[in-house]
Amino acid sequence: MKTHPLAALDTQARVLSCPRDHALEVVGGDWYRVISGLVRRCAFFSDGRRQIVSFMFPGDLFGFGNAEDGFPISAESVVRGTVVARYPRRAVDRLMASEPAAGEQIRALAFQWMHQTEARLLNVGRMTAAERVGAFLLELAQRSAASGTPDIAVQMSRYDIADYLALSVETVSRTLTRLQEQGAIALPSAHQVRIADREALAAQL
Amino acid sequence: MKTHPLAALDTQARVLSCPRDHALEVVGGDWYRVISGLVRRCAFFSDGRRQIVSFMFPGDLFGFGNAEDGFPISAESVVRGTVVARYPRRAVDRLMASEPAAGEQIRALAFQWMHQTEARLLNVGRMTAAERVGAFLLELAQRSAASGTPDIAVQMSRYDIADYLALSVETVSRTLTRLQEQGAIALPSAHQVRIADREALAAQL
DNA sequence: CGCGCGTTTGACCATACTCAAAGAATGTGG
DNA sequence: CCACATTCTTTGAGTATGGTCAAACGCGCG
Repeated sequence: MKTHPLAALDTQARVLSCPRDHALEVVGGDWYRVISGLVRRCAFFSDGRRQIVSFMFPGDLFGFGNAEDGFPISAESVVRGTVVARYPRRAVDRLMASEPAAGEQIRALAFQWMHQTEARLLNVGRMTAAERVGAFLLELAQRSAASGTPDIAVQMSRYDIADYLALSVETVSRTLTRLQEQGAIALPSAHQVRIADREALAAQL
Repeated sequence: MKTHPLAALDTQARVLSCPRDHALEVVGGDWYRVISGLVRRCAFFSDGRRQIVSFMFPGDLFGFGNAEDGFPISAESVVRGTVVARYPRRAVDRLMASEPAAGEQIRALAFQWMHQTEARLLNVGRMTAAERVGAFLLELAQRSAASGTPDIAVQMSRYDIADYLALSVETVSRTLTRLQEQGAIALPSAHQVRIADREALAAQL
């Protein structure tokens, strides 16, 4: 397992273990790292509309200067057994001051992260429902890669997917069904997807 | 005028002066600062769909690690007389190494920037046309603040606005007209907006 | 001054949303 | 361990918001 930029601080990290659908208290400035499970970062409108800004998978780092201005983005565990390590701001600051390489790594991460977020603007803004779902599945496949099975474990609910892609639950469900009918994917169960025809899925962008 | 984080490097900056609708060559790693005019950063689909990721106003810094992976985001001048300073990567790296304060400032900028981008996900994903246009005008008002007039100079075209908000040009135009009819704004000319009823505009989120 | 592009408006259409309900799965308590 | 309840998922029917196509208008630029 590759070491992460904050590995040196693991002894100072506080580990949080969460049940399902549990809001993490995100302290501004502190850094977080998903150890296992799945975390969603989301924003809410007063009227209930929700937008999931990102899913954080094991190994992912987040907490880059949270939400002073603008409106808050909360972090919530998606599945039970989600474990998150919290790195105190001071320790991170000290590390970055003393270890330029770590600062560099984190900076690189932030840039990569930024780019991903900007790419999501395209998804949400300019893609059709089928394209969004397709791109989402490919993203899932890539991030949850490795494990020998060609089946992707879709841990989050249809509601989560909908709020991630800025669609309605019904549209997500219908779109998955249609992709299956077209032979692009197979759905052994509601929470497992097998990509049958990668080309068909990628027939976008 | 407040000094910016890269002020110390101004002597090493290369200044680019651009006509209207001119693509800047963005060198990965280098940093850019808008001196005057207006810059749009955008991504294109192969079929012509365009998404403007951000508008950069005078004083704004951009270029945080551009687009190695994923697809490219280009930067283009919007109005003639746009002037941009380019700071070579090496110089910035050296500055950040020698001046921790500068690094800190840039980091803070990046975080702020990130948050703005994430907020845009909401706009584009979960808001109605009227809400998007309203939020856009308020954003414009805030960024182009100061100048005594209550009239906002809308420098970009309706097409740019449309691709920024992920709407069609027609919808942008119609929405502006309707906001005017409702008395929320006044449109002295196509490129000037006066916010008549801030509350009405902000009646969202 | 005139041409071209940007803007506005209208009519029609399509995609995705809403409302509704049935069926499946997951978790709970007896 | 099973029965029940709740939540999640799927499907259908109708609707609405915003997109597309088309055309007129007006401003700005050459």
